Amino acid sequence: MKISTRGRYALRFMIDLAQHDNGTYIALKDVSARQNISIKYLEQITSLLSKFGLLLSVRGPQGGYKLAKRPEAYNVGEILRITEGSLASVSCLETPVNTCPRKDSCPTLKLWQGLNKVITDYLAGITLDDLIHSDTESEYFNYMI
Amino acid sequence: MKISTRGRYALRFMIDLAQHDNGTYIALKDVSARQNISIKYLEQITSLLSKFGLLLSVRGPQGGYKLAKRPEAYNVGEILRITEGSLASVSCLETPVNTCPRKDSCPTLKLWQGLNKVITDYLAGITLDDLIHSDTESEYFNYMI
DNA sequence: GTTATATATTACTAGTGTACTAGGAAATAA
DNA sequence: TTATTTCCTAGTACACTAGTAATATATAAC
Repeated sequence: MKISTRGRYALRFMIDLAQHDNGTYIALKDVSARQNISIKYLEQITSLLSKFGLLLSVRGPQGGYKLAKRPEAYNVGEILRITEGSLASVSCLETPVNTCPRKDSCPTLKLWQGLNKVITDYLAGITLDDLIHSDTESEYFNYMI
Repeated sequence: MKISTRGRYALRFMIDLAQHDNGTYIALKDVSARQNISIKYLEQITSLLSKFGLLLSVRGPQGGYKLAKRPEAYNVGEILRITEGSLASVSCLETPVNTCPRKDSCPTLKLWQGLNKVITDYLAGITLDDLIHSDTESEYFNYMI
């Protein structure tokens, strides 16, 4: 029931990009140095985010990545879903159609569907911008205590 | 971000035990046959549940397991936490004290704490008895649509 | 007390997934 | 042309998951 490093690093990458945004493209080696994550590993993550349109990229000198949207236009769920593959807690809920032969008599199906919903709703309600300002008293984290 | 088979089988075992409760102890081989899970694998799971007091066990002929409490006195969270080891989405939140060196400046810590809370609250609010009656229109699953 | 039954405990194993590393190809600014 | 940077495809070591196996221990029934 863990978020993998891919998902966590993706969030750190997006936050770093947002915090160092100066309008130009930012090279992987700069983020790599700041976040202490290997360039090669970051490449795998950014290529995913790029393919799904969350990042803009340019190759060659002065190239790099920048956010495709404003930080408040990203929600954490979309970033994690792309890098984690899926956020479903059980595999039978990963595909649009549930192919489990026991699904019609499964006493725990509603439980997992509900768990899926609370996780998805929570992550959809927090934006990249919220993370950047999580040190301040943001209303988005008020439910915490 | 998946619940493992151990956790899922544990729920199926507890539900099976609750549904076939006749006051006596129920042998693993009976649950094994009904649920189509090997006795040896079930043993690992039941020994955990037994050790933490969720099950009562008796060895020898006419022995087996039975629930230590009424089905409505178990919540899904306690069953899963024992069999999964932890329900935390990130390892820094598994122990009472967060030992991550980056914790004071981590922009995603509140995110994970909040995720932890929605998951924990959700699972704590559903009982074993709710699962047994999940086919009926239980109020516990109303939020679903 | 012997026996059959059933849990308790420990160890082992095959398979899968995670977290990387490596090498080169393609694009592009200088 | 060259240095820089992303893009793409593999490969690999390690840990974890899901299970099997063997044996010890307890106990009800005879």
